[in-house]
Amino acid sequence: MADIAARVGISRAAVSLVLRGVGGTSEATKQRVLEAAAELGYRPDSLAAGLRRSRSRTLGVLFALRRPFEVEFVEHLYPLAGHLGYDLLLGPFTAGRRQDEAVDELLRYRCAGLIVVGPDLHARDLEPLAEEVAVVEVGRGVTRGLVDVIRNDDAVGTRQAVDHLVSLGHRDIAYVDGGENPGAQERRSGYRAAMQDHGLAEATRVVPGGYTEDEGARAAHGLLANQPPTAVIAANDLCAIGIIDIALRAGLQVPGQLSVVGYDDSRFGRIPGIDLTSVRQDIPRMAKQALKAVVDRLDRPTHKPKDLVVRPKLVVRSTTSHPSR
Amino acid sequence: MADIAARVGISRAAVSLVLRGVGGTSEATKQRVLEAAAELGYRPDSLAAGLRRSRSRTLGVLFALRRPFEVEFVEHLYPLAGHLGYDLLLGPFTAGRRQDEAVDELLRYRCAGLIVVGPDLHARDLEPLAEEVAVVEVGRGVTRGLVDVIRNDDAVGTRQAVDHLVSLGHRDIAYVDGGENPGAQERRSGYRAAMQDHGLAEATRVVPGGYTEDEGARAAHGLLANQPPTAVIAANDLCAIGIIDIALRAGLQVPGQLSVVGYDDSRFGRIPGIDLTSVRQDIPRMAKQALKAVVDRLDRPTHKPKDLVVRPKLVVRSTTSHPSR
DNA sequence: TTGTATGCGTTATCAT
DNA sequence: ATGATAACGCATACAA
Repeated sequence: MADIAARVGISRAAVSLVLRGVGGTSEATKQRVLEAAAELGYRPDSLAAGLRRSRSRTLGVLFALRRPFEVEFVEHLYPLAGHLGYDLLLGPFTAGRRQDEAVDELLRYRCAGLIVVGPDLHARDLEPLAEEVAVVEVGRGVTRGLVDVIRNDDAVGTRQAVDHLVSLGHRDIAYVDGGENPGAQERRSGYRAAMQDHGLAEATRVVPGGYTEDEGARAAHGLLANQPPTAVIAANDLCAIGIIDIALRAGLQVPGQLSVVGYDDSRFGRIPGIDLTSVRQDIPRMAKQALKAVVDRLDRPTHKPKDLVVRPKLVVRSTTSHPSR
Repeated sequence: MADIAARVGISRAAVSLVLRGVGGTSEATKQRVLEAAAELGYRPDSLAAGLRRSRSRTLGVLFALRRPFEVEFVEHLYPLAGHLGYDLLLGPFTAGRRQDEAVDELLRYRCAGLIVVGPDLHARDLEPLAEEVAVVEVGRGVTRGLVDVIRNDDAVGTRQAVDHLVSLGHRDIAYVDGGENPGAQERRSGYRAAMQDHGLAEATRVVPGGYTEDEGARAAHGLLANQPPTAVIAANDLCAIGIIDIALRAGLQVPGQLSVVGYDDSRFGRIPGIDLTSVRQDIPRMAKQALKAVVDRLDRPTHKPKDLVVRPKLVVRSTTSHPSR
């Protein structure tokens, strides 16, 4: 930047004004600065800029690199953040990287806010963070401290799945659970409540599973071994895919002999050969709201935390049909 | 940091020495500094640190968030980079984010080096970058300028697939192509050459496809419509999964009536119900070498670029068997 | 072993 | 409308 100033013959401050696009400069110098910048191949230094205004224009994103929903969420975040003038700093947690390490790194880079997409972190870990930075949690609804929450109404989602299957004539509807994963608890209780409301409390069956294909496949083995249900709702899409694979291998027709519903409507469910009936979370809307929540909190740090619940929507495809019996 | 210095009653420089773990301080002050740091909840400021030593300890990673191979590669990068004392700055490109935007952002954060995992970028775009930062390219082998290259021997991979199928008795082996994707060209020519070497030039059949399940599924439709082959090699795992789905839906048994080989040995191929025979790229090794290459180049910026080729390995699972006829 | 002084590239404050 | 100057938090060279 000093180079540009020297070349044009003005102060560095003036150059800064032009480059930031704030007013206060004459049109003539503005043009000359822009020209010089292009010629010199100038590239702004986000480090220095962030250092100066202690409140950096960077948002940290915590998520699991392996969960399709979270990845899709992040994808939607990018254009929105860019539009608001924020950079995104990704803090993925994976097998080789603990979550607190990820948080630590983001904080070292002085993120202004934190978007926690995969809240495996317990509320008690998140709460103290909220005093340093703006924190918004996506998925799990533990409103405590100053943490904003954007979440999908998981219970309604599985209820929609049950309603759909019941309307097709199913009664023997099993549920493959998601264990401790984000949202899994609510999905399970939504299933339970819906079954009860339909007078199917007796037919309620919850099988331990998970959010991965592996766990879905394992659950399917047990489920199909004796007295297989006519329909199964999976904790998420990957789990559903694992179930379908096992079912097909076992010679069961899907949906002829077994209807399957997933959750998330992720890209894997949309594979033509799978074409999974699934509960869709409104990711674009949630991403937008999450961003809005962080930015709002940056403006008013002590504002009352919001808890926004977004309604999911069942997308019927070709893994569900009338039961054969 | 100033707070710690004030509290302990020494200079900020001394605190810096302790915190960085370089010698030059007495054990007594060291303890007192560490204590004070913990009490005050001190967190180093990577921005400021990076600004000071212009050569930041940050490596940028360019990759496609949707390609399993690249994501797995990134996962392996984390523990290795951490061990070398580098932070990773992720520059994913997705639907809502062009590649040059991603590059630009990484450069604005003054990354010391760039690891380009998904080299969709053309060599002519990469080359000028290499004069500013250390660049290592993973996947595509276009050694030009000062760009180091770590790549898998794609041609050998598809050759291994062909060899395997031929040894099982297959002769009618088709190939579903990966188009313009990284490595696709080499995989295709490896297939072609291997077929020729086995005297199967006549049976060579390349069908346009891609790196996604969708493209695999579309290719399968055309492929299975008339005169289906007894075996098919897919450009990558996702593509293979798309093919398998269509084949199963069409009533074909896999591998009974159609053997399928994928590429990458990604987690989707390892789904129990899929259990895909696939060509494995040695990701841990490649990740290690890529990191080594960047670090080496940071030490000797003008050193002759290296071009390291890693040998892949066929992993035989249950989607390949003897042909039925 | 410890402290002092200076600079990294930018932005914000104040004065012109 | 524009410019000089200080400050952001840390690392480094050098002096003590």
